[in-house]
Amino acid sequence: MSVPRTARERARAEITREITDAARRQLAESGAAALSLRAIARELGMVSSALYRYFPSRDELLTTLIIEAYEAIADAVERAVAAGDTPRAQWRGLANAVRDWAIAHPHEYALVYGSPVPGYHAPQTTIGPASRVPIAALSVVYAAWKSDSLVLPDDAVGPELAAQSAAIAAQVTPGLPEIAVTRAVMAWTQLYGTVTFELFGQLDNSMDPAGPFFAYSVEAMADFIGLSE
Amino acid sequence: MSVPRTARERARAEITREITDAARRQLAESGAAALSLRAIARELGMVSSALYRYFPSRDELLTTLIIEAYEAIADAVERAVAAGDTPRAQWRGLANAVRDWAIAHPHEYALVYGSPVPGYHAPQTTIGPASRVPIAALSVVYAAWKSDSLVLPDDAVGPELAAQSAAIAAQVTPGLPEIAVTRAVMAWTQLYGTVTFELFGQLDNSMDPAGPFFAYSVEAMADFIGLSE
DNA sequence: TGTACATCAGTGAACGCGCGTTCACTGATGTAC
DNA sequence: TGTACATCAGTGAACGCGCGTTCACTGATGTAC
Repeated sequence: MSVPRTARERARAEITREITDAARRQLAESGAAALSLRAIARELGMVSSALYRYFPSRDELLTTLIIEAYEAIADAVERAVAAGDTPRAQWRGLANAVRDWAIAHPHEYALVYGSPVPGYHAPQTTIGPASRVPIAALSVVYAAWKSDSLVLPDDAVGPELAAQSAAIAAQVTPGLPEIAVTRAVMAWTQLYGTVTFELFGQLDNSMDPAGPFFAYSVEAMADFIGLSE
Repeated sequence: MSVPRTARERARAEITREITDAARRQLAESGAAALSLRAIARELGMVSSALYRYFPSRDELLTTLIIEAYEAIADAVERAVAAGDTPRAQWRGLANAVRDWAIAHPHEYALVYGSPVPGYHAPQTTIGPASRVPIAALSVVYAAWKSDSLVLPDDAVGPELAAQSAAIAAQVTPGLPEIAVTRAVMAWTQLYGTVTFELFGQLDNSMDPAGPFFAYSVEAMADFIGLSE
């Protein structure tokens, strides 16, 4: 979308925004499966068919919301990483940014990281935005490795996993040892699991509130991937 | 539900089962949000209102499905744990049982561990069945500790987390050190994260296929919680 | 063992609701000369 | 600067669909005497 020149283009951009904003509000109230074009139109005082001037279908609107959610969480994460002065501080910042964003936007988080929305299949366009957070995690480890502060574990990965990890490294963090790549992905997986468990109530009768457990997990995973203080 | 005595009671039990079976099939095809009483009735050749003789509402049926899913995965897990002859083998068995069950029953897995179903709030009855898997994980660590083979890490947890962990231990694994409890929950969280990432396609363009990454994670977490070979 | 009554499973119609999407239309905004 | 035409936003009615739940009912199964 280029810079709007005419009044029509400006209005179009503004109303498109109003639609996605309303959709996000509905998401926050009822979840993705219940997201309805008619309800959005109602909230905006339009007739439901008018939305088809802006989105060709409900699925396209969902795709937009998914991409915007990925971008929003990635923005928060990248900002937090940029603010850390050591790799370990950056990892800590990343982890807290994910958790804080998830708690602030639970339904948007569920939209991108929860169960797939029934009947919806994510198009290729979501891949790029989706990978920004794991890439940020890898970059933190990469920075530690580049500055020779990464403590490499003394175990190794098998041949298939090594090949997969090398392929990831080649694209994102050239030269980073495979074991470090694998463990960085594990840390991201662990982070995701912890945040999701907390959000979906799976820790409710054990690690409740989840703050201390989360903080310990973050530090333990920092050790696990070899980030020194 | 007691043992059926009359033909009516036998028929009732059988049809109740047919309903939940049909519901599970629909779950497998369309996911929880799309689960519909009318579609189930159609599949069974009944009229939709007849289902109300068996379940007072859609929510009650959902609750039954959720509980049965928790029980099924816990059965598989406990069987796998029982088959392991060392704690580490038990942990491995537990992890593979969770993954295998999830891959075989993706929508049931999503029903209990994915995003909450919109408009549905899980009743207390689900808590017991839900905790069987994490309890199994704790029991594996407990067995290692009891047999003096658990390698305790040399770090410690803060006071709040220690209190939460002690409360869990008191109920499930009396005497087990807090750090071991915390790490066992972390391992369960990591396991959940890995399985869910694989299932929901989040590893599709990196650790794909996810088998080797999963296997490495399981061993790494075994080390992390201190299970010797 | 046989009859009279109570219990319960399943029917069929209906209520009231919401949904995504299409289509012919009106009227305002933008463009070319 | 003014006019003629093209573009586009938004309307309102409609299509066809599916949903959960209620209710008065029929007819079969079970129980008590």
